[in-house]
Amino acid sequence: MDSSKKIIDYARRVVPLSDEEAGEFASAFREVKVKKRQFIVQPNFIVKNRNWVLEGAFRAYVVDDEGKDSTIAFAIEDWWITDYNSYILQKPATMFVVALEDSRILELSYENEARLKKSSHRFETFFRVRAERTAAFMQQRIISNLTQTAEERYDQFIAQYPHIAQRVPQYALASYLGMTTEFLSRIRNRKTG
Amino acid sequence: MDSSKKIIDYARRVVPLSDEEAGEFASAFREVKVKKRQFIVQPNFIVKNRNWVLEGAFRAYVVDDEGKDSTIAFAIEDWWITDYNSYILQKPATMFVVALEDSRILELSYENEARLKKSSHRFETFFRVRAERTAAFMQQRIISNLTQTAEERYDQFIAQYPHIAQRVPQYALASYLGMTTEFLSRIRNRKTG
DNA sequence: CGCGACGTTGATTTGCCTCAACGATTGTGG
DNA sequence: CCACAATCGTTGAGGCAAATCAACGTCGCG
Repeated sequence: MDSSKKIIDYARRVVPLSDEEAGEFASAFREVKVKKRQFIVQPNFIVKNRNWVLEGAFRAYVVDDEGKDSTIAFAIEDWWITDYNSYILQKPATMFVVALEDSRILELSYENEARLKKSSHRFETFFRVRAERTAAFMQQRIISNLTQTAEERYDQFIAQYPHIAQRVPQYALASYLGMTTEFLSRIRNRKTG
Repeated sequence: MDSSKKIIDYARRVVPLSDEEAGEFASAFREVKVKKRQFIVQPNFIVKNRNWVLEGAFRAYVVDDEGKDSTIAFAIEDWWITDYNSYILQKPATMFVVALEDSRILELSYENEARLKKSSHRFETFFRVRAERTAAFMQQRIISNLTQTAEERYDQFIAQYPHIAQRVPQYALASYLGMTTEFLSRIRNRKTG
């Protein structure tokens, strides 16, 4: 199957895998179609899957008591998305994850992931590397939030992820960057003006 | 040695280890004394160690072009500290890590960590779990930065880490929470007033 | 004892938010 | 396939949370 080939290629960019291992790895995933506006994670439920995007785009966000919406993560092709805290610690989710476009994902269930990790040192390494890179990425974001102004964060995002900026609605980008959509609109205006 | 026993106990709270494995694990670390105000990480150098605090307290921070100081992490007994990005990706550091008190740490070098990870599935698991928890922790902080006001972040910190709040200078806590020391002072006043 | 680091307090400023109103798209049901 | 509603981005006016600037008291340390 074509999607198996893709996730295997992806995994082999992290760890070497024999054909047998590659088969075991790929068969732990399940392909699922997700329509635009459909949710794959909702608050209060324990998240069962980690999801790898084959095609499409997603947004993870939280909504606080006052109804304020904050985007925690985006994902497009080749990225993972889930409520990380809920999935890893197997406790109730606080986030929504919604499809921004008609999408296809590969789901990896918590149980299957646990089985993979147990079954081979190589798979364990794969998930270790993933977690390390996730943590490194998040640390960068924390630093950026602490040290930069709204406009600087916007500029940096555009420079780093121009393809994502074009693909997600502006209110989602604004709330990812920790500002209102009105303010992001003004920033963009300053540039062209 | 006493410090070996401590890190072994710590590791065993994450993964089961035979006595032999425990010995191998502990011998990858090196005990070092660090005086107050001494740096264990400085910008532009590639970070060689991950550090586990036996005794004392540390602060990791960045300084931007305008000289603004932002605290990225604290560590006291039983915690790890380093410039995570620099260590994991083996690229030049952007942070300082300084001792807030006379301290003792166990250093784990990048090479020794790599050797441990390679030598046994169990050790690999240990570091995988560490990385996962680090990422989960950081995600919480990102959410907190996006959704809470300065005062709410302060209240939450006091509730979660009262012992740390008492032990670090106020300017360090303020810059960890993303506010000025003047503003933190005013917040504390509001409480007692 | 004197100096420098730290915390406090007051006055002023500002980056960003809130509220409101209005076009432009997009989506949807008849 | 059109009409109407809903969603999305923009613009303006006004407001607030938190920063900045400045001055001062205090404490720990050399």
